Amino acid sequence: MFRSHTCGELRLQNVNSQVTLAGWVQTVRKFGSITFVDLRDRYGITQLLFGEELNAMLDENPLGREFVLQVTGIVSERSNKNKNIPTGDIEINVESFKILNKSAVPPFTIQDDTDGGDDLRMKYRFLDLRRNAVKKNLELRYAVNRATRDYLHQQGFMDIETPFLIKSTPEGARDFVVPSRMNPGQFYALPQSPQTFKQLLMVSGYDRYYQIVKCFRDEDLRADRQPEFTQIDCEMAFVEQEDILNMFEGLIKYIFKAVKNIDYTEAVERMTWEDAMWNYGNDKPDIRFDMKVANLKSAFNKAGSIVATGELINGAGFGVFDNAETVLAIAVPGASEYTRKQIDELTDWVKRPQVGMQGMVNIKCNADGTFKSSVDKFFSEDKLKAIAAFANAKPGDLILILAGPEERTRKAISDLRLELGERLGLRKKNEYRLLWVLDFPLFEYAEEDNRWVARHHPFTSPKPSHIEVMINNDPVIENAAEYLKHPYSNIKANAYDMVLNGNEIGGGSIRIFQRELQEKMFSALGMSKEEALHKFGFLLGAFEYGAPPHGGIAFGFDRLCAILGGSESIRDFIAFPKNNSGRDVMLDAPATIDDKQLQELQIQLDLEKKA
RNA sequence: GGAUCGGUAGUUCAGUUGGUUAGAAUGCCGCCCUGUCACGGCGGAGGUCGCGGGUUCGAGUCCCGUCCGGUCCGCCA
Repeated sequence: MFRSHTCGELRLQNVNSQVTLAGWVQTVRKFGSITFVDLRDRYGITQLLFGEELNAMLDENPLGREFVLQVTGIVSERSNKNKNIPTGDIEINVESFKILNKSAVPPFTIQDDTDGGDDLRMKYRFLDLRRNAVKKNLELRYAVNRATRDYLHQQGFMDIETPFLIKSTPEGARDFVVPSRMNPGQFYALPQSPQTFKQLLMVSGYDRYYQIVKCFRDEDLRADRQPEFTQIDCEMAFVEQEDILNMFEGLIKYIFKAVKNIDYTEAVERMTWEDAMWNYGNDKPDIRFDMKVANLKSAFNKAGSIVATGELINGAGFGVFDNAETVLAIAVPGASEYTRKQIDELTDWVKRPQVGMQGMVNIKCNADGTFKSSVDKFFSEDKLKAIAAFANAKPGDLILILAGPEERTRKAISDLRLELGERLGLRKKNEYRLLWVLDFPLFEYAEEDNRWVARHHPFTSPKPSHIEVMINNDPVIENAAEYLKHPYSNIKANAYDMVLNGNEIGGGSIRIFQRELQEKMFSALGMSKEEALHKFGFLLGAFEYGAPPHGGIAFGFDRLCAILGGSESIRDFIAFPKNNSGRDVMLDAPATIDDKQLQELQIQLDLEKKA
């Protein structure tokens, strides 16, 4: 063995024992005839003391940062203790040492607050991984992994691996494809998720399946998106939606306890998709704070019908409101004292191209009960009061109003709500609020093809009460402009998303398990019978052999880890992540391959010339 | 595919209306230092200012193109 102990475990009780440590040189502090060296490994840092005799040998064999060093010496109590590290009471009085390997000077400092930029750290990821900050993230990831397996194992789930070389599917994200040498001209696809396999496992009777598994999607990336990412993928047979919700809020609560020691005892809140959209402008609302969105053009009542509230704002001669498709407001608590400068800054914020609003109207609800608005000219005090009441504003609040096209305005007010929540400190880091969003629409309208696409995926079952509507209506959209009037617009799915602090951490559905309904679904999505058979014949076939009712869910493992670790970026929680362009800058992948490899695959390149 | 911000020492950054020899911090190298732990002191080395072109007496600075990176929109069932 190269060592008797790790660099994190020696304490005062070990004083006077002889130990051997091995690790990396973190820092060297030289004082003429003595030298201190901090030796680091995965478990911690231990200070080494090179006394006068050893110090002379150091002059002949100088140490540099990140040298790999083995030392033998006596554990001694320090005269000057360091309270900042667990081993700070002791040091090793070195008797002998051996440089196991030298190191080039690293391109950035291996410290918690490194001086390296993202790009450089990715290129030298093996060095970045030595840093405590990154190591802690990977440890947290492993803790979440372990807790997940513990819980699911206790609940009788079985981890079953599914293949990575599978068949390309028409719906959903773009597939990564892999050419087959033995089948020239044919390609595998990497799975976007093990969706159909887990359903087949249900047909096979493995009624509780799970996998912590890589998934691949060839789409453009973001800070929180990777081309390959990990899901906690689960499926259960003989369950209804309620069973799934209970089982998997149990999982998340178990993870909270195991990883963060948080007792999440309260019930997980539930909200329909429609309520989420109406009240938060967003299908994954952050419910840590209120600030609900008020719709000044039309309002929603619980009976499900839309009632006009246009009288609040219409006809005042303010064209911006009169002509807008949608007018949405939020009441910002305690912000009535915002200065002109602060409001202008917020206005600029919503006018940024990413948000894309033309402007922003404000109403100050002063503490004394009076109102002051940027549109005083058009609205009387009484009208402002009525708007304030409708927007649930209290004296001292600031109402912000955005007007414009439905979708963009809704997204903008939602973004503005989150931004203000952030600025007002309402999105507390250590507060966790779980939410189920339920009753998603089954279909979405795809303008470019004038057809329906599955909002979740094509295997999602409609609500039982909506199955008739789906079967008895022709999916063809005669009048594209009025697609909302098509019966399919109102079909709700047996689908659910789990939302944590405004992040979608998981989603799933009860699946279709009857061949006829699945065929109807494929045809509703514009797939011909032949195409459906070609792409999904195996699944339709399986449904003929006693498929049980089943459903499942998948959690975004990377994102869940990032949220629990208090980070925005999932890259920090992946040992070897890719950059924004999908490149591995350490390997420099993807890369060209040899002509010989191409010949074996019988593939010829026909690259577009760059202008 | 689009928008936007950035690229200057090993690293993180500053660099004025375009004007002398492009700076700081940190890291690195050398010397000094027996209690440091962000050690300290003194000294030193280190730059194709991403690349190409243009404007100008003169470009790190202005213009055009291009490459690379960040963020966002589209996209991501």
